[in-house]
Amino acid sequence: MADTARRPENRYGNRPTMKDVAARAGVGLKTVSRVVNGEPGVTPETERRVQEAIDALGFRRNDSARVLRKGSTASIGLVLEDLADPFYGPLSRAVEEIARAHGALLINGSSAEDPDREQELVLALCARRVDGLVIIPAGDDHRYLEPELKAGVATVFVDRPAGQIDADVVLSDSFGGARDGVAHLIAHGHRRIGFIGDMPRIHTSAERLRGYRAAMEDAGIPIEDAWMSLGVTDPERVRRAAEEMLTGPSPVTAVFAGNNRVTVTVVRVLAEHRRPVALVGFDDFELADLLQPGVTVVAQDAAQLGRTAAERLFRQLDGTLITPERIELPTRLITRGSGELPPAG
Amino acid sequence: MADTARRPENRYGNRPTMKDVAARAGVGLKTVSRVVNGEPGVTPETERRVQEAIDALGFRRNDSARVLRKGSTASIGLVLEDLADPFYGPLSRAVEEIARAHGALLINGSSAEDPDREQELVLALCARRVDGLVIIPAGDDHRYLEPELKAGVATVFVDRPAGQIDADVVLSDSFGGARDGVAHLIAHGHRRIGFIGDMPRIHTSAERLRGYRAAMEDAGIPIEDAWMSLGVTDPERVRRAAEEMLTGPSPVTAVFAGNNRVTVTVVRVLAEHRRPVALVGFDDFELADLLQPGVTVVAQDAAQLGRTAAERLFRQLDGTLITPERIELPTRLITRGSGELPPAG
DNA sequence: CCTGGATCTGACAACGTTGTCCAGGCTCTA
DNA sequence: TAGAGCCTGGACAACGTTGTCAGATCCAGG
Repeated sequence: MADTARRPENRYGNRPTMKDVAARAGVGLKTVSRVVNGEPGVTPETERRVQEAIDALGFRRNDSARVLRKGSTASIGLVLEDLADPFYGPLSRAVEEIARAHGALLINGSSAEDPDREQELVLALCARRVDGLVIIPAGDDHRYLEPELKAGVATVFVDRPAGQIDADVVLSDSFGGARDGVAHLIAHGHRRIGFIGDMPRIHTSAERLRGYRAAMEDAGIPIEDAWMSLGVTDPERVRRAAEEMLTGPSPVTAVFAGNNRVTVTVVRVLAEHRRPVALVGFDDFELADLLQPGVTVVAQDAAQLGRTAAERLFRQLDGTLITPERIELPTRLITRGSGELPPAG
Repeated sequence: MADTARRPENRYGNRPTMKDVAARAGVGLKTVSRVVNGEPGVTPETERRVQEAIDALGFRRNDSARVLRKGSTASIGLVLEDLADPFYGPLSRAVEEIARAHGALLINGSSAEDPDREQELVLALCARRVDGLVIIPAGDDHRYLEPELKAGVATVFVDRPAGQIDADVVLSDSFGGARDGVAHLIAHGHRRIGFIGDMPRIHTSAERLRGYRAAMEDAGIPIEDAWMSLGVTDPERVRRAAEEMLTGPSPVTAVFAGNNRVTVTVVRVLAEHRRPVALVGFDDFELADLLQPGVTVVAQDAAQLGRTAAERLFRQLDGTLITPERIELPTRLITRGSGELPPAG
C-alpha cells in the first residue's frame, strides 16, 4: 500500500520498462539494454528471447531516462516569430532537414514578436537541454542566454542579430537588397518614392530603411517625412498609410514595401487605385508573377538561411566551429513588371 | 581518476545541479527544489539565499530528470506532411497556441508524405514520452501505434483518418466541399469538367474525387476518363495533365483542382491559354482574390482544424474524452470569378 | 582433467530531480 | 512549564536508463 502511494501519478498507464522486459525474457537488465541499442556481445538466441519480450510487452525505450544518463538530447530548438508566416515555413523545414540528417528532432515555438515570450520559450528549451538553438529573435537583449552559452548550448541567430551578446548570426543583406530595390525604382525615373516598413527596433526593418535612405541619398533625392511609414504592421493601418502617401500633397509615384505582408497589402491598395504606381517589395511570395502586373521583389532565400544556420549549429556541436561570425547572404532582385512602371501623375 | 572516467561524456560543460546550488547556499537539496518550484514552506531569508546561489551559478533545472521523476513531459508532438506547405502553417500555429495555453511545448516533424518516415517520427516522439500526438498521417496503416495508445498516449488524427485503428480524427468535409464546388460549375452551365487531384490512396484526394463523381452523377453527366488526372503531383506533370484536358478531343470547359498546389499550377496554365476556362480549387490561398479573374475556391479552415484537434487532445489528457470520434468541419465556397465563367469554345 | 582466454551476462552505481517522511525548533495554550 | 501542534529543513529512495566491472560459461590446447 505504501508501495503504491509512493508511485507518482503519471499519464502513461505504467509502461513496461527494461526491467519488465528482462524479467519476462529471463535475462538481466543490461542485456535488454544491449539488445535495444544494438550493442555487440549478445547471442542470437538471447537476442531473440529479448526481442520477443519487447514485442509482447510493447516496450519502448524511455528517452527521458536515456537523456538524463547520456547528457545529450539529440534535439534542437527553433524559436521564430510565427510558424504561420509563409516566410518561415521553408526556413523551418530547412532546419528540420539538417537536424534530421544529424539524427536530431526539432522542437519549435513562436514568439509572436514578443521578447518576453521569446525568452520564456528559449529558457524552456534550455531546461529541456536541447543540444542547440536556432533563434529568430524578437527582443534585442539576449544577455539572459549567457549562462546557457557558457554551459555549451550551441546557438545561432537567424534573420536578425543577437542583442548585447556575441553570437553566431546568419542574415540576408537587408541593407543592400533594399538599396538595390530602391535604386531600381530610381533608375526607372522615380523620385517621389514611399517606404512602408515595420518597427525600426527590428533589425531587418532598420536595415531596409537604411538601404532606402542610402539609395535616395546616392541619387541626391531629399526624402519627405510623409513618404515614410514605420512601425505600422497590421493590414488596415498599412492600407491607410499607403493611401495617404498616394494622395498627399506630394504624392509618391512608387512604393518600396519592407516585407512580404506589407507588399501584399500594398498590392491590394494599388489594385484599387486608378493611377499606376510602381512597387518593389522585400521578400518574394507565391504567385507574385501571376498578378497584373507581376510584382518585382527583392528576394531572400529563406531555406538557405535556415540551412546555413542549422549547419553552423551542428558545426558548433562538432567543435569544428568556435568563433561567432556574422554571415550575410545576398538578395536577388526579380523584375516582373511592377517595379518597371514609369512614374505617372 | 576512476571518478572522472565514470562521468559520461556530455555536451553541457557540466552544468550546475540542485546539489551544487544547495551546497553554495548552505541548505539541503530539497529546499532548493522547493524554491525552484515555488513550493511553500521556505522562509524568505532561506529563499533569498537559494535564489542568490541559483543566479550566481546560472542554474537551470534539468527537465529530463524532472520528466523522468514526474512522468509527464508537458509536450506534444505534431507530425505533418511538410512544414513549408502554406496550408500547414496556420494549422501548426493553432496547435501550438492550444499547447501553450496548456503549458506544453510542441515538437514537430515533417513526414514528407512517406509512411516510413511518419512511423519513425511518431515512434521517436513516443520514446520521448510526449503526452500526446497530433498526426496528419501519410501512411494508411497505424497499427504500430497500438502499444502507445494502450499505454495512454493521447492521439488525434487531422485532415485524414487513421488506418486500421480506432482513433480520434478531425477532418474537413472533402466530399461535400468537392461536390458543392463541382455542382457550382455545373450550375454555371459546364458539362465537360476536368478533375486534377493527388493520389487516391490519400483519403482527402479520394473523398474529393468521390465528390466530383457524385456531383457529375447528380447532374446526369457521364465522366470521360480523359477528364481526370489522379496521383499527379509535381508542377510539371500537373501542367501537362491540364494541357491535355484542355486540348483533347473532348476538351473541358472547366477544371476542379483537388488542392492548393494543383490550383496554383492550373492558374498558371490557364493564364497562358487563349480560351477562358472556369476553375474552382479546393483550399483557399493568399492573393486568390487579386488574380484576374479571382479564383473561386472551396475553403477549409486550417487553423480551426488544428485548434479542434489540439483541444480534443487535451480533453483526452484530462480524461474528459474517452470514445474516439470522427469530426467533420464544413467547407465554404468562396466565389471570386473564375468559377462563374460560362463555358467557352 | 585443468588452464587460459575469449565471450557473454548481470549486479550495481550514477544521471538530476521530486515525493515521503521524520527531526528539530518554534509558538501557543492550559 | 509541559505538551500539542505548526513550520522549516534535510535524508533518502525512486524514476528508467547506461557505463563499469566482475563473474559465469565455454572451448581449445596442454
